[in-house]
Amino acid sequence: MINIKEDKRLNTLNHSCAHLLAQAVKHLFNDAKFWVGPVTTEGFYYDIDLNGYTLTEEDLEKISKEMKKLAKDGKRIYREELTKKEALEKFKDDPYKIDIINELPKEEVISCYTQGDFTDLCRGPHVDSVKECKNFKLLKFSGSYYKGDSKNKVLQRIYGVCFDNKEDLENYLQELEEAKERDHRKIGKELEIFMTDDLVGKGMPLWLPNGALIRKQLENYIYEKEQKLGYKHVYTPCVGTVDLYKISGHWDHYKENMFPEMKVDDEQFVLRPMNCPHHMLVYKNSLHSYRDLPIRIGEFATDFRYEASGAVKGLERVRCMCQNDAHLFVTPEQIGEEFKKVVELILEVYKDFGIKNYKFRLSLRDPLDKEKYFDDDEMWNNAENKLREVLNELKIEYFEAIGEAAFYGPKLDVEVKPAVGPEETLSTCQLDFLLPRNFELNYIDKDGSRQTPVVLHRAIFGTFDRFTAFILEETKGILPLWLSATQINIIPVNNEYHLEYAEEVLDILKEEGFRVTLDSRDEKLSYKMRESQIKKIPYTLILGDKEKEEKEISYRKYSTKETTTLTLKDFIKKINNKIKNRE
RNA sequence: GCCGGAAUAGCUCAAUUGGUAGAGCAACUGACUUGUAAUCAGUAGGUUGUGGGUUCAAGUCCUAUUUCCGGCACCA
Repeated sequence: MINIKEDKRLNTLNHSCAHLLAQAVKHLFNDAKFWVGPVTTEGFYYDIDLNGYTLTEEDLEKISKEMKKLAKDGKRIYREELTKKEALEKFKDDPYKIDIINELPKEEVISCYTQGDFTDLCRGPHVDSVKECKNFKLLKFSGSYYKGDSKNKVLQRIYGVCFDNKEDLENYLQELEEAKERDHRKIGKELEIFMTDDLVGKGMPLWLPNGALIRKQLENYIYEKEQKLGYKHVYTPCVGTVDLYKISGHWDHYKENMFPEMKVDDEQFVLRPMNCPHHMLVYKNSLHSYRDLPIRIGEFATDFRYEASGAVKGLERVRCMCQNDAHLFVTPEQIGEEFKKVVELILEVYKDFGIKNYKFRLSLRDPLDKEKYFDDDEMWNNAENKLREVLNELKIEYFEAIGEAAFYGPKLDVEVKPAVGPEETLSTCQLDFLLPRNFELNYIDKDGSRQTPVVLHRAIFGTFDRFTAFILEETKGILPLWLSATQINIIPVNNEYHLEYAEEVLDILKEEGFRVTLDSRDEKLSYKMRESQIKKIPYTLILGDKEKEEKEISYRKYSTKETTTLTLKDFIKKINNKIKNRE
């Protein structure tokens, strides 16, 4: 999908279209005040104060009509440059624009753009005439907080997108429709991967047999990789005492986002929202020498977070999730090497899954936010520089994000874009000097002194929930053979004559360890084939007279039309190979 | 949590201005016995998310609430 923000021409065009939108809104709502109207990767929006009025679908149509009219009229767009003083005078009746002007540096030349009866403060650039903005579409509208702060009032935000010609616009709208088809919530329902029920609760998905099989494959896959890398896997309880989280520091930072405490006898429990404290205690269970490090504690751990009701989404954002978690306990000298291994593992896994659209984000603290972040400049600078060093050494492209770090340390996050909605973090690797200190962890160094280890928190899949959601969207539900819930579906041509052979083949394939079903219903072959294709089963076997006599099988691969006939033995060999290569 | 919208059979969706809740698929029963995306006929399936209210009459109007959807805010 095209990135409108990064395309120079489309960026300018969409920005101009935002002005056209504002002009039309001004015509229809005389007391409208305008905040900002930036270009995004997906188009543009404008935040507007309509004096308490909330927009309706009909308003959007009216605005769109007015925009079309203005575009047709084709006024030229003029730039005018002002000093700060002049600008303040010009926009003296507009508190929002005054706010913006006051934020600008003193010497900056302030510009505004005029088209017909409408002038807006803007850095530009813009297209020459509103005529160029005629191929647009207003996509959606919603409330949004002024300056992005939930303490502030809610403004009306209108989203739209603009292209140079009708075809590009229509193609783009078509892509948006296709993205909806890819939505894991839709696929998850169609392929019976997960469900929810009000009686279980919001954000608490139930994994159905197909989903459970897929998840099991993911677990096996990553477990094997982690074992090879020397991880030690553990099982720890889904609850912890409040004291545990007071020691870790999570209680102070995230109490509001945990499920409320439960009192049992003299103990106070919470459902655990993360596993770090448990793993710290696993480390502390025995005495460690510097020779033992790194120690890597892994767990597929179920966590509970009281996510805001408006944030919950399918398998992507849930209140009960399973993390592909691990904590790596290292000496300060081992940070670079161990961090590098984690990044390499991430890259390897993404390659195996064919994931290409992702960005590395180096999440740093906001030095001004003394409340969220542990106050120790030296520790933070040290940790952040260490991560930069490793990333540069690995020649990894990344962008830095201030204020995105965890309270205990900076992190490297991998960001992906779901079919619908904003970007999400998939993998993460976090550097932590704080928790080992809080739990008084140590190891015996060469000289016999006790030293505090450094911890790397990492999750390659992130959570199995979110990763599954992402993979379903990436593959449109057409999972590779090794990951498919059902790998092979057998259809006998005629139950009366071929069922026995079909059952024979079924038993052999099951014995070989494949996930295979036999459709023995009294239905037409074409009817069963249709269903087999709808379920996106990778291989459908057709067994009739020909196959029975020759002890062969005929198969049709998903999404192809042709049939291939092989001996059963060769077929097994072939698909075993594909599974081995994760095709 | 905030601003909007939506909720009708297992699924996808209909139902004029308030006037007897329907269809396709799926399920079940029977017939058909089939070589690569839907064989035919029949049967059953609903307190229209839930609770109040208005009305002679509510799927439709009002109200509260739950869940879902689009954004915003949040995301250890």
